[in-house]
Amino acid sequence: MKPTVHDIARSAGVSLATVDRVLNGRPGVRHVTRERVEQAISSLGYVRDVAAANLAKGRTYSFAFVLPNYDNSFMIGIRDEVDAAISRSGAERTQIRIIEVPPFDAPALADALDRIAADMPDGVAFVAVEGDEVHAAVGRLKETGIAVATLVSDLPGSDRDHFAGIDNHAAGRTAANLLGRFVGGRDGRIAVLAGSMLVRDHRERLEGFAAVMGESFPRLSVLPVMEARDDPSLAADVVSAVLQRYPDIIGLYSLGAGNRGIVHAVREIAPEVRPLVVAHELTRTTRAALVEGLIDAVLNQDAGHEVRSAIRVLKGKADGLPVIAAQERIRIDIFLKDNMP
Amino acid sequence: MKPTVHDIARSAGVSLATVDRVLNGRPGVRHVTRERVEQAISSLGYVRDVAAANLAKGRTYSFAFVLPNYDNSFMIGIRDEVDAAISRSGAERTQIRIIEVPPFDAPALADALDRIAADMPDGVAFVAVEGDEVHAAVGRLKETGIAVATLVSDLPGSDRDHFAGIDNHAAGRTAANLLGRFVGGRDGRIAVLAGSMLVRDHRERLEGFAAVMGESFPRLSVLPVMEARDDPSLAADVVSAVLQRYPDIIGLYSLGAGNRGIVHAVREIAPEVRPLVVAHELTRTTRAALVEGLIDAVLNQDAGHEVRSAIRVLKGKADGLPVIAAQERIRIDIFLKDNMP
DNA sequence: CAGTTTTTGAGGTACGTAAATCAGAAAATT
DNA sequence: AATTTTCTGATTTACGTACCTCAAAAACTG
Repeated sequence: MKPTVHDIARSAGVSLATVDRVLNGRPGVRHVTRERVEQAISSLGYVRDVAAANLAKGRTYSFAFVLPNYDNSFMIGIRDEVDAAISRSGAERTQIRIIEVPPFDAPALADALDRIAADMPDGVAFVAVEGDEVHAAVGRLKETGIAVATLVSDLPGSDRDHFAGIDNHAAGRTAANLLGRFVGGRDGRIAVLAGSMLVRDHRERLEGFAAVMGESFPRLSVLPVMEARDDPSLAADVVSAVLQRYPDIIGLYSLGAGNRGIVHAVREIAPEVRPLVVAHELTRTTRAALVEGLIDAVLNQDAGHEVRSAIRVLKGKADGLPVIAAQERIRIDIFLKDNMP
Repeated sequence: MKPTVHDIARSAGVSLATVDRVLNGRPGVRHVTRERVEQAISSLGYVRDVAAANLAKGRTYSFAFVLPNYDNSFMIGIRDEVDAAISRSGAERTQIRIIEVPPFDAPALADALDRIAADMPDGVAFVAVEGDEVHAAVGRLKETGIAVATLVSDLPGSDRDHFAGIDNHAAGRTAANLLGRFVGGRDGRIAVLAGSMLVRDHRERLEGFAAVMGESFPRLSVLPVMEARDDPSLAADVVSAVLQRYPDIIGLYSLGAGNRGIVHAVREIAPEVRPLVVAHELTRTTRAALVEGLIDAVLNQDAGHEVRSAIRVLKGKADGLPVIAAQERIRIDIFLKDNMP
């Protein structure tokens, strides 16, 4: 039978109240007594029944998620996952609200964070945009004792507790590895399309991609990166133009959003001369394109995992617990048309 | 505030006991009253507090995991994950024991299942071996009212409730897709190494692999499958021999275990003429080989996911709940050297 | 209508922990 | 030695649900 606090009290020869004081770090226990209780805890192998503890505590965690209000499929997916978490909030003793901010707007983000701080939630998760204002706002949140996690895009060097997202450098390397191998031994050009070089995750992906291309695939020449602000129609134009200009493009890496436009542009090309395409995020568009053969591989970060990880970490931080890094690592999933979920 | 049973009782104008009867499907409630209560439940949006319910029930689920007692890394991984689940058993109200059986031995497996049935656990998970005895034993388990799940290797056509494992057909297709693309436009032979064609998962992987090779890569000719009984030293010999015999082998698909032997054999080949290698299961061996460049891609099924899924399903089945298919689908992970976890 | 059966109410105990109060014991201080 | 301070014990209530008993009311039966 699983030991309970009563068993510990009996085994340590103390009262329930003292065990409680030790377990919950309350004052008023002599050092020797505390040790005796801890000894009993470890020798009996006691583990707190979290369900019962939560029930008794009746504690609820209040969190805020700050998300950019633009509508690419991936962000919609993130929002859906946060909504799903909200709908589970009863069972998980959380109270989560979503705050929308304009995308790529550091002052607006910093503003939102400051307004949230006034409400004194237990934790905040946000999609980072780089900017000194944001760093400062994060600092203020932390000073107020609020747990802070970045989501999808990180803000290194700030006081944030955790980043719930993928290693974008590794993602870029993976993309290069895949694309380089897929083109076989052929020579040719590789085009790269990003959303914006002002966003950290896109920059890091590009770095990783360029590094592996240089190391492992010297026969492929990577064209200067094009930016399409994650806009499908702009992306379509840009891709069409570059494919026309350089007929020897044999590979395309789309490291941002706006894949609908890319698929559209690629479909226009005759199948024999179509470039190989590696893109990010498994959405309805990329999924269909994989099946149709217009995209060859998709790298994905699981929005559900990211959101749940962020919540877990914020909860833990609110209780002063450390992050279990291995558990919170978000994987870079590779999907081909045959292993789609 | 989240509504409780008390709120429902008040809102429906009935007593707590009646609400309890409705909630837990106990008899002794008039149809009209039951409807009134259900109406209150849905209008208040009541959801049962699972933690409190479990606490009150004090129910524990007893499960048995039947695993083959041979020591390839993947099976060790599965066993570790079951051990991990055992160590969590306090918090998860489960009581799990592991039963070891000789591998590839249908009568022994059937025997073990029958012995387990005598103990009347709530559920059984096992790595299937094909055989009429096993089908029959599963039938007996189900008749006794025990939930049954297959793990890693399935037993279609039996009465099992669930299969916790990957779609091996899709895994084979994915492997072919990767390998076919990696070799570029070159012609050549592809060698395939399996553990045993008597095991269902290996057979299915081969089918999927051969199908895609035929459809999409007609310039590659797939050699007859070799069997090495998941034995590293045997695998090393077999691979060395076939590579010697057919110098134009440009790709190798290892769809079983024993990768240590394959890595060993491939290391002997001069780097310029090494075949591309796709293998299964991310282990210490395959991980190191990926880094070293001896293996080019690894397909993986996450042992932790599989074990946890099996437990979730067995719990649900023990309570008569349906399986949420989307939640229990085990993904086929692809790892290159750059996206390893 | 009385008698029987079914339905309902009221109340309690239990699960394992948290958190509080209050009294008493032990230790430290004066 | 007296006083204050610091510990500790004993006990109680609460969290939300499950499950039990017993009595009372309501609904049927003939």
